Amino acid sequence: MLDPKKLRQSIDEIANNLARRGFKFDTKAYVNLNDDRKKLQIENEDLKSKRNSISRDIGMAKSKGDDTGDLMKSSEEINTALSENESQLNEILSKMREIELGLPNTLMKTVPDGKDETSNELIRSWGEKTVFDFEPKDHIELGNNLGLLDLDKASEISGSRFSVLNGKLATLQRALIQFMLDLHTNKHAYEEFYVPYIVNGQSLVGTSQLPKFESDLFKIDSDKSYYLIPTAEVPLTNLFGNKITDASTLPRKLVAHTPCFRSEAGSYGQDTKGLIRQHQFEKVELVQIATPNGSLEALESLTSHAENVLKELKLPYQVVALSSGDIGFGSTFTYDIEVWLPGQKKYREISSCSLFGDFQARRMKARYKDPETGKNEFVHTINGSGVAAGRALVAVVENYQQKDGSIKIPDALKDYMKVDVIN
RNA sequence: GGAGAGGUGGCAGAGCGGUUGAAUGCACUGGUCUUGAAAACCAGCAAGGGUUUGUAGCCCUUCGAGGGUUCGAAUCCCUCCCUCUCCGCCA
Repeated sequence: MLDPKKLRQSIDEIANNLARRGFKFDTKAYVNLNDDRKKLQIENEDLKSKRNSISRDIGMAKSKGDDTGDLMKSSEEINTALSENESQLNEILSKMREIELGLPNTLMKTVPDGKDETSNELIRSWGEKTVFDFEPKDHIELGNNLGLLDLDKASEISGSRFSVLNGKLATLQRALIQFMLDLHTNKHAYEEFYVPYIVNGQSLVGTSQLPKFESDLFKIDSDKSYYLIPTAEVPLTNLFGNKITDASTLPRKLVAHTPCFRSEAGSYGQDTKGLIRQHQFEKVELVQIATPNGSLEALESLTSHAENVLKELKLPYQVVALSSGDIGFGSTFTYDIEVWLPGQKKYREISSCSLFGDFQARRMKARYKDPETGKNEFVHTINGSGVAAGRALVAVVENYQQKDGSIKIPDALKDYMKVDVIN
């Protein structure tokens, strides 16, 4: 959510910024609502103030044994006016809130302008695209040939976009997760968390998946409004919601492995085959909670931590800054890390590292006390995959394949796998 | 699933339906004292919002959430959520 004060003071500036995303903000409608709100609210508080003072007078009169009939009468008149006022005011407030929750975050100046992903800006690349002296296969063919991947059975058991891994391929995914968690906790000083995989709607409003993107989520059919998490970002970030965090503990660095569940509505036809786009996938998620001054640095460090996973695995990748047309709703700046996939002969997203500024914090009331001013301020939130385990599995399988269809194990995973090759 | 207890400020913990935004203690901040520290003593110390040039003043809201009763609700009633204890079941 954007700062409502800024929204009022510099609405045109904000509208122009949001226009870079291609978002049309009907500022006139909002300004009109706010004008009405102002009028009604002043009237509302004025009425309440009068009623409060009359009630106080009644209290005093009663203690003296005086007659209170007239006072009560005028108080009742105020109440009649008040209830009319309140129904109008509440209607306006809820309209305004609906608009405010639907406004995306403003973009940093450094976000490259553009309509879509073709305008993303290449920041850096690492490693050379893997060279083969044979025609490399994709992970589906490799997995099938090894008898370790069964997408047909998965779709029979559940439906499309699910997978069954077995044997050493299942172990490889577990090894990747274990390796990533160890790297982040031991070398990058993150604290590991185990968190719920099911969250309530309020938490999703906090991290800004709701109310706008409900169709991307799996909702659980029960009397409570429960959802499967689309990313561990939701429970991890909400750990800081509705409380005032001690400033001396910032920045906080959190990591968790969780499965992630996404409905992938609207992605029909994209990545329909294989493990790239699944309804359920494993991910190691990095979250940092920082002060406003520290948040840019936090984004850079978090991104480098995600990159280190790929460096250790010796997987070639590039880092791009998402353009104004490709960046997510709540993000003010995003780096995508894209890993080289020989099977597709493309770089594909394996991590997305975003700075949200106070956008999420404001929604979930995640605050800290600024020791300088003594005032409560919103924290800044940063998160990124470190990295998506399902896609890392694809990357390892495709980049480490050998002519005979076997898969070499990256050095970094050998201790976890206990074997040097999958065949 | 059955029975009971409870949700109040950063924490602990009071609170007859009427100047209670809320006693008290701890924590915190400032001061006095001290060579310094501790102790003691004094003072301050919730948040959000509106108005405003204003970190001044004034006003509104907030005692788990939402409704209701009332001129007036932290206090009474209803619904929901959560926590705790005991019993049952269970990975």
